[in-house]
Amino acid sequence: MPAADPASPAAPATPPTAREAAKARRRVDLLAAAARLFAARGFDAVRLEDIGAAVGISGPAIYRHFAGKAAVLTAILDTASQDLLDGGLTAEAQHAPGAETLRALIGFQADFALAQRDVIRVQDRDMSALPDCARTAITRTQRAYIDVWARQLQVVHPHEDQATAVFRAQAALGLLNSTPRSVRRTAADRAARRATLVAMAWAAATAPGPLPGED
Amino acid sequence: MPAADPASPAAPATPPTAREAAKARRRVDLLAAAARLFAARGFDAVRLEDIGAAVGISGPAIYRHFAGKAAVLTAILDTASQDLLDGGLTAEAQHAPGAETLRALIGFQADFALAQRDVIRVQDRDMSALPDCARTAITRTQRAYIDVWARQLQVVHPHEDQATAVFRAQAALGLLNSTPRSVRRTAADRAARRATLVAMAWAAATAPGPLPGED
DNA sequence: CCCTTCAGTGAATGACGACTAACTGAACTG
DNA sequence: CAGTTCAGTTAGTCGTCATTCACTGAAGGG
Repeated sequence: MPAADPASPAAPATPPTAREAAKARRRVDLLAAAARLFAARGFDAVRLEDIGAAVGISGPAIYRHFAGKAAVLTAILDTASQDLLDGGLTAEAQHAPGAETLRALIGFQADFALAQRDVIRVQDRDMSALPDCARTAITRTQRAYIDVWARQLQVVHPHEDQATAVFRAQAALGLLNSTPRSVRRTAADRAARRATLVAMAWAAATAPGPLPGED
Repeated sequence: MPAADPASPAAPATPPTAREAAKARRRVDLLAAAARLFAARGFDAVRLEDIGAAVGISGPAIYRHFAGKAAVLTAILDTASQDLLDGGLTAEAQHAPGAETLRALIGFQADFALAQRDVIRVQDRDMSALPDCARTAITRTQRAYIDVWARQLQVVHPHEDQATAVFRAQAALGLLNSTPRSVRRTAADRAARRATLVAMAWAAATAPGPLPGED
């Protein structure tokens, strides 16, 4: 086996022993349960025991999978920020700069927000509970993702400066990320919601800058 | 004014003793300091002692002003949700239904979000730390505010149902409330940001529903 | 000036919850 | 099969707060 990469979810050559498979499954379950609980109650209000109970083990067993409570949060947000950045870079690579890529970004973020309500919630709620070093890294990744948006927004609004593009990006993401608060977990009409979200985000992202005589 | 309303910030007939004035000032300071700390670190991560220190008293002295830590949070969010609802109802009363009121709501929320970053942040982060009874009441008030938005959005989009209007309202508020994350506390260009925010929110709120053949 | 009220203080008290220790038994390995 | 590894378990330990107590001294009121 070449250079074992502990963070990489890529399947190693031979899916090894049953024990390892069980462990991987448990890890995934723990992260999902933790994300749900953190989203519902906030990081500090969730006990390790709660997370354990949610997957049928109890409390300190989590130390067999993570270095501590903070490490669970770190894993969740690390994955999320990386997935978002990857998606953003892919969108950028596969579409023409400007409107086309912007549309892809909006669709991607809408899908992510609808599929991963919990993670989105945790991401914009519990960043401050991360240990400093992890927070720095994750913030950097988030910033890189926002910069992808800002780049495309600057193509669409060539007269606006970069700070404004970043501001627009943040506002558009705020709109798209509002779903954790408004879409029921089991909503059957998710497709309709997605379409509305995309339409609104597109309108906001492409809205002309404020007209001088507007107010 | 008749019937002394303890929650009302209206000045009573005669601004009484110096001690009472000092107490009122301290209460305001405490709420502001608490809001700032809660916004920065989250309710659970802030110690009563931190809040006290921020206004120059220490720890348990806060019990002279509030029944406990939860009561501080309750006061902050009670005031905020009530102020928002009041502003919304006022906008509705002073403008023609539909586009005109919607524009007023957007302006009002933009101003609120820019002026009260901390409170906005606490509101969409720490609701779950409220005691149940307070949370119920505050949620109700927030819901009433959203309904004001939804009413106006239904005038603008007569073909959409109420659930969609509420969804749109939440998305627009998500956009406007993104400012705590993106506008520096001391930003000199706040006016420009406000204008961009209003333009984007207006575009999002009035964007036509998704076209069937769009995707 | 005497008595009451009350914001504040510093020292307990009590929970609660992350993390550690010692042990158990099943799954691997050779 | 003997020996090791390792997910899990239960019973501590240790810190960290919210909250309470007993006091203190200044302000208000007669």
